[in-house]
Amino acid sequence: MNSFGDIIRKAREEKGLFLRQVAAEMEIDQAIISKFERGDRKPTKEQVLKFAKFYKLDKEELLVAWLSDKVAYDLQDENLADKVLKAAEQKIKYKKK
Amino acid sequence: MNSFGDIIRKAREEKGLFLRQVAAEMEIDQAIISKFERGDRKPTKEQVLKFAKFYKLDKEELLVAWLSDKVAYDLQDENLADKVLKAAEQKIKYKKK
DNA sequence: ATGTGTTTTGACAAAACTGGTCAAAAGTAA
DNA sequence: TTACTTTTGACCAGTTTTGTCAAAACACAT
Repeated sequence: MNSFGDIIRKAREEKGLFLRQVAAEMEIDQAIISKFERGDRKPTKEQVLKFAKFYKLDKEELLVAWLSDKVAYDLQDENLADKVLKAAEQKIKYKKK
Repeated sequence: MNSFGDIIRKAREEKGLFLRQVAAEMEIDQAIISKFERGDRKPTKEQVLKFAKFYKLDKEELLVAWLSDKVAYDLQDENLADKVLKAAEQKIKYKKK
């Protein structure tokens, strides 16, 4: 289960790019990209999509990685995680209709 | 699937209390409690526990309601919700060990 | 309709949190 | 050491969240 950071780091390394280069092309400070890759900071949705486009990654997959990072982070020190996820699932289902 | 607000409103009504009274005893502004009950505002974890104690509700149940409200809210306009929840589950499992 | 009480709403300020910038520190390899 | 990349942390600005308050809306008697 890859996190957003893992995915974009791998993508960058596969293309043999330096942070500096990605930063210049994407117009995002390299410090921030470094933090994204390490999971220190959460990107915005727009940034996620920007990365998907830049690295030509599957948009949906990257969004799922990013959102699930966030959810997992919110629940990280809750031993109620299972129950919460099930309850959330119900609530989302209900909202849809 | 009850939300946090539903639960504490029901608890208050069952005890026949007014917002004013709860607010005074809990030392939380009644406007805020009103908003909690209506789901307009999200309480902090400390407040959730305070409500559990005050109304003598099951702590865990109330936390689950509150956290799942939050998760459902974050994912409300994502049609990837299912995938996200599954991915989050994996990530949490992984973190635990 | 008026009066008495409750609940909801919205404006406001203070505090907390985010997101970005930059430069220095740390790491890597020659 | 030198030359380079990556990571860290301090700082600022802008946004979001939180709490306070009073007025508006609501309910329901009389």
